[in-house]
Amino acid sequence: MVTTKHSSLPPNADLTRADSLAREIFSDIANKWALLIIETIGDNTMRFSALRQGIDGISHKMLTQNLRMMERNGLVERTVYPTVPPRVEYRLTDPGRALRKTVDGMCDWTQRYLGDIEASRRRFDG
Amino acid sequence: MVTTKHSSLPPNADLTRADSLAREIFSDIANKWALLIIETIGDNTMRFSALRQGIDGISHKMLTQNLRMMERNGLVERTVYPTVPPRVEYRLTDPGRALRKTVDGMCDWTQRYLGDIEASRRRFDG
DNA sequence: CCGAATCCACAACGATACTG
DNA sequence: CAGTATCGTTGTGGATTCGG
Repeated sequence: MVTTKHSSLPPNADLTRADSLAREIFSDIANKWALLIIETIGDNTMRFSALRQGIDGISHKMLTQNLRMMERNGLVERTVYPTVPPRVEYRLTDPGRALRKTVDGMCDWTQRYLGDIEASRRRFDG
Repeated sequence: MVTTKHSSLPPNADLTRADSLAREIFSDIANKWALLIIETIGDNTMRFSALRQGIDGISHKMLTQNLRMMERNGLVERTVYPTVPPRVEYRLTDPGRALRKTVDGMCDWTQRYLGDIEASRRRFDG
């Protein structure tokens, strides 16, 4: 799905395949850790440990897991410097930077509507 | 967090509170079901059953749960018509429509980079 | 320092049944 | 039709450990 327009019938095999792929990708990135990682890397080149420091509450496991996923999807580029101890740096790829723009929009939205949301919550909870 | 710029030290109690609230909201909406619901409602006014039909793979429970959360945060407006059987309609609020714009961006992004991502995956998996 | 694997606690989720 | 509650299962995610 993900596409805004409704699929025209009858279903075409190729379209449904592209659709399910789109859904898969969408499910991959529509999770808070992935989006926070994108925001945190931003224009920087960051080490694993720096990312872990920069993203409050993320566990070692979640960070590696999401970074792998994002590398697989071509959102981040992973550079290993074979020193000892090893040094691994992450930066956004071109698609990653493009996605970042929309994530920035979500962050702006959060800031913009913070007050409204807080008020709405109070109304709802009361 | 969520804010792009780094917090300046020393930490201010109000800022950290706003920050943790932002994180909470961000965590609420940065999930695939919420985003898919927003996309599916779009400019329409939709009944619960229509939403369920329109969002492939969502369960009754997940749909209600997310709709409640979104109503609480003021993203959707819920209208109950006390007929029998009951009729409940959902539509996006103003903040909801604003958020929708950025979600649209994510969907566009997915379509735009579908091929690149597929290629990246093949490279990674091989 | 970074990553993978193991263990397991607990939350998320689907299915089902019941209410207005 | 829409919503809530309960239950059983799955699976997510944290803690820990080991390896390069």
